Amino acid sequence: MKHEDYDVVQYKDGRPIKMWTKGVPVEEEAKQQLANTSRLPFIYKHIAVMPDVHLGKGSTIGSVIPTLGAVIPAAVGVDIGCGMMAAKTTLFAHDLPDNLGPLRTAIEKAIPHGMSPKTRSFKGRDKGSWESPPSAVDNAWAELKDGFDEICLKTPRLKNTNNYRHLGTLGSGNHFVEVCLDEANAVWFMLHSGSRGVGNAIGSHFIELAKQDMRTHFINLPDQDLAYLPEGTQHYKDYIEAVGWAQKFARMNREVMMLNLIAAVRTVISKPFETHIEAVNCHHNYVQKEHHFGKDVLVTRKGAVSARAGELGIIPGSMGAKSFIVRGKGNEESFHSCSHGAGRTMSRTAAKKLYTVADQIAATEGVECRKDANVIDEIPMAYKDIDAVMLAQTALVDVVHVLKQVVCVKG
DNA sequence: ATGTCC
Repeated sequence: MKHEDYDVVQYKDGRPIKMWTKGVPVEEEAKQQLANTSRLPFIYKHIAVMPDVHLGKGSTIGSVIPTLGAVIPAAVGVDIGCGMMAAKTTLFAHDLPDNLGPLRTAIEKAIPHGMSPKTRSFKGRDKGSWESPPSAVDNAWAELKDGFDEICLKTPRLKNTNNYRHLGTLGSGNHFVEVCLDEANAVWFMLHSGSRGVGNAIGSHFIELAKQDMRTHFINLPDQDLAYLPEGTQHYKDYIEAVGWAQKFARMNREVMMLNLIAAVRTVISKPFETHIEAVNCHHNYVQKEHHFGKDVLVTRKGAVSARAGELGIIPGSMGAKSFIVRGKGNEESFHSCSHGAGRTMSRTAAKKLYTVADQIAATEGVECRKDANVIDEIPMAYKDIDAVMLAQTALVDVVHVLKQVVCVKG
């Protein structure tokens, strides 16, 4: 069936799959995952597929999964509440120094980044978490602490995770902090991170519980990672509480980093400036209760952003590509959603095999960022063409600003 | 993505 803005696929015994992927390649394995997910008995109406769709764990990244009466912890994943924050400043390109090196160094000093293993062998190079957290962290943790004590009553092992020490820290992988310029040369700050160690522990714990429950009740699934928790059970209740807390942690994590990022920039640029002229803080990996087609349902956005009418969102490109600040059109067929990025075309291992440091240097020309062997998996060529991805979702969002990074800090 | 005490 053909529509103006999306295609519909329906597999035997499955709910429809509505795909905003016109002009964008979709892997066969991703289609198989979508077929599996669409056959779950508690999918509400249909699955909405964003143009950045690609293979994920259990279900595809770049999809919107509305459910009635159950939740799939592995669909939300382990980086619960992962998302983006961006803030426009009163600075312009000409206010930035010619040499951006010191600016990058100041940001790297102000925001802990990279992994933070707790094992003895890594002692002394624990750069990913706070040694002595600044006041912004204490203030934010004061708002999170009571909720954390509550979820620890049910899941005591969360007490042993990095939680307070990880608030306001970046992490690793595709998490980043950037200084960008928009189409009018205004300076923006932008960052990408989630709920760090504690969110990971919550995700892993409930993914395992769901798998156990499936075995206990002899429920067979095409993929273990589609294991679900039925509404009405204690595990479902506990998960909804814990995942909600992790999402709050992730949002505040980004806010704390933004504050420390601004303070770091002020140490390098003496000219006074204001921030949050426009500001967005959005999850792209989360689950929440929403109202759609007249019903209260759970909506899991696995690599997708909420795009209610007028709502602002962020669609980042890859390391050397443009990013977009978008405004939602409130498209109900997509459960008011849009893509969360360009989407990978190859795995991280494949990218590292195919490309060299020289390729990475060429692809990130003009950006003050790391260009070593450890970031080759983030090379722009390992991602889909962001312009094609944007074109495929014109019915979902309008572009408000186009951003290009000049400084990028990676974990 | 995290952390190597599941």
